[in-house]
Amino acid sequence: MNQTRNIVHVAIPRPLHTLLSYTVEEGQQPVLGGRVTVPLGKQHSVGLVLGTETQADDTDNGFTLKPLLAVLDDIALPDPHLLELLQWAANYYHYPVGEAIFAALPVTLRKAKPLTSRMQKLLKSAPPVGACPASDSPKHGLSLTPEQQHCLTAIQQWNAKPSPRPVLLHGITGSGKTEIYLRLIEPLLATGKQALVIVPEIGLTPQLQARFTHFFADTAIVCLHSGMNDGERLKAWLQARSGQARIIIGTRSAIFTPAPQLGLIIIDEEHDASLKQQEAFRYHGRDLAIKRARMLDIPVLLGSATPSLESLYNVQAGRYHYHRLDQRPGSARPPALQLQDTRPFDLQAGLTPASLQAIRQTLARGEQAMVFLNRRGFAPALYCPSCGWQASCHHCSVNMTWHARRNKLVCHHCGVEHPTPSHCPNCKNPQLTTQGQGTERLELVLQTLFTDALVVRIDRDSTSRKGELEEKLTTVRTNEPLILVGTQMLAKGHDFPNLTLVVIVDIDQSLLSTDYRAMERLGQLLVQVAGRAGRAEKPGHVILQTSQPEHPLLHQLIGQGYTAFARQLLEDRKRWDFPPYGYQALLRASANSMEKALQLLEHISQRLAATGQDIRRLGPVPAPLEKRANRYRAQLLLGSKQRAALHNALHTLLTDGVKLPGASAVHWSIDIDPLDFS
DNA sequence: AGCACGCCGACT
DNA sequence: GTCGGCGTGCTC
Repeated sequence: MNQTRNIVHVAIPRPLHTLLSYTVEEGQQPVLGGRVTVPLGKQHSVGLVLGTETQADDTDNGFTLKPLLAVLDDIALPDPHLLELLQWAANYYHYPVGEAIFAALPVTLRKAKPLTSRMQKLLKSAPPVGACPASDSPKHGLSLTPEQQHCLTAIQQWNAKPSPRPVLLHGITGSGKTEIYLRLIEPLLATGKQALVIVPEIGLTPQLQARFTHFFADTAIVCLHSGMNDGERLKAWLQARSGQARIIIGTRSAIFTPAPQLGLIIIDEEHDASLKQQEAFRYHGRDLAIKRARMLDIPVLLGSATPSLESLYNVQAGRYHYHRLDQRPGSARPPALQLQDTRPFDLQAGLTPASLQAIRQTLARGEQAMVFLNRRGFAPALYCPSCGWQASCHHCSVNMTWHARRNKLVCHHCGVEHPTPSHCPNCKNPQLTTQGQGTERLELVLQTLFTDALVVRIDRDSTSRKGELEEKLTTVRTNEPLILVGTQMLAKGHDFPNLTLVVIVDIDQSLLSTDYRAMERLGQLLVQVAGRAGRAEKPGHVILQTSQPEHPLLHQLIGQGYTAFARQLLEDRKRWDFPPYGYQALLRASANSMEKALQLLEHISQRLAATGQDIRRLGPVPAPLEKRANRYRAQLLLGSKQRAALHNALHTLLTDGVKLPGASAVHWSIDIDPLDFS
């Protein structure tokens, strides 16, 4: 007589691309999406149940199944749709499924420990039924402009369709995209739904959170970002899972927050590269949001002042719906942009006489000026004028940056620091010289030139102390005339009403970059930085300094705006079958010698060629940053017109039993849809 | 990732 | 003779 047994398929947080199977013992009741403890070799491990099966007792699986050691949960931790998304993502990004899933759980839940009764309570607290009390009280938001109202209505009508396609909201800086977000969420809450809002940086979360808590005064809002401790994260996560939390705001990893009543996903600053994780599980928060929305059949909104080429292409192709916001509320006008040729002039801290004059006039009018330079430290190079020696990092193939205040040489890639040498280590010359501009030098020179003015520097170095950034921002918001010096940190989100001049310095290396995405990023950065100027009644003015004022793409950006600029870039991408017209995967390898790294990739390259898939292989070549933290880095770029061809070839590579020689000495990884080529 | 297995150099 | 180096391979 045939006996049957129950078995479960379990994802383990180890680099395995398959699930492992175990038998279910008498009395055990594992649930899909719940955790279990399993034997693994001679150890134990936590695992998550992804499948169940009943099979004949004498089924030959090719190995003897071991029994589950324990069942930890009686309820799925990720809700069923999230579980499906996680599995899809692990497969799409060719990342071990168990590692992907457990990375998405709060740290506390990654361990083989049952939930405490307190956690159970949070998890199983019934979500509020029907309308919340927050729903018929008058809202404290600004009233919408006619343009905003029109846009909102159009998006709502679109989203009311069955299976709506994603909406791209292209709204210039200061046009009030957040107002649209708030009002799209508002009607959802009355029906018991949840909304998920993804923002690129932690820096933006408190501001946005404040705006939301003010508007939705009586609604449970939770935040999820890297600045929180494990306990806070767990609590927010459980509240989202129970349905109690109605609005979830977070950075990219928040796309993996369970939300059983999810009704809308919003991706703010959808073009932002920080939405893509750049290590380990290299997923893109925006792309997963679109996938998640489609799985659930709910609307998804992408917002940006400078949409990614991918999203604009999807609009062209009819895959996304497109809306614009072109006006700033009130009388605020978009700033005037002006190119400033640096070549004919003697520069002071990288600034032209005209830029200095503009700063002087701005201060004289009682207004604020900002100088944007995307490089911290005093100078990016310290060298010996007599023998040509340069301070470079021993662990990375880059120059070290000299920091004046700390009087140290710092490597911006591996973080190593050295005391400033008193003389050239090569020829003993005591007169070492710096070259190039950093924000520290800029601050110093500006303070020397404008003795009466307040100079405020905002970058990673000047805001490392807790609360220091907020302090500085408060100073700027007093609106007294001052000069603001800063990096990327200033590019987005912040609103400075009395800031009327922005000077952008030292963009030339982006114009010369070999990275095909560099120009897109530069355009986005310029528009975003320019958007800081002239937000209230006072018109803004932006000076863009460059040694290539005749650069056609810069002219297009300034003369015809971001959309025309993006269209031109898309043309170029099309010619080369680059994304979004083709698909890419980047294989990276690192080892203690360049040869080993290149060799492994060469081997992989041949194996991929042997799959017979239509794939273009570029490399392997040493990475632009050849050596980093003592490891030599190489890369192999794969491209194809067919996403499936790439996917199949990589799948074959990972599942074939054939071994990669020397693989143990080489770290290697797959980056699907790569953004970063360094 | 851990962890065990296995095959070659310097120690009691 | 064995202790231990880390290259290689497996985990139901």
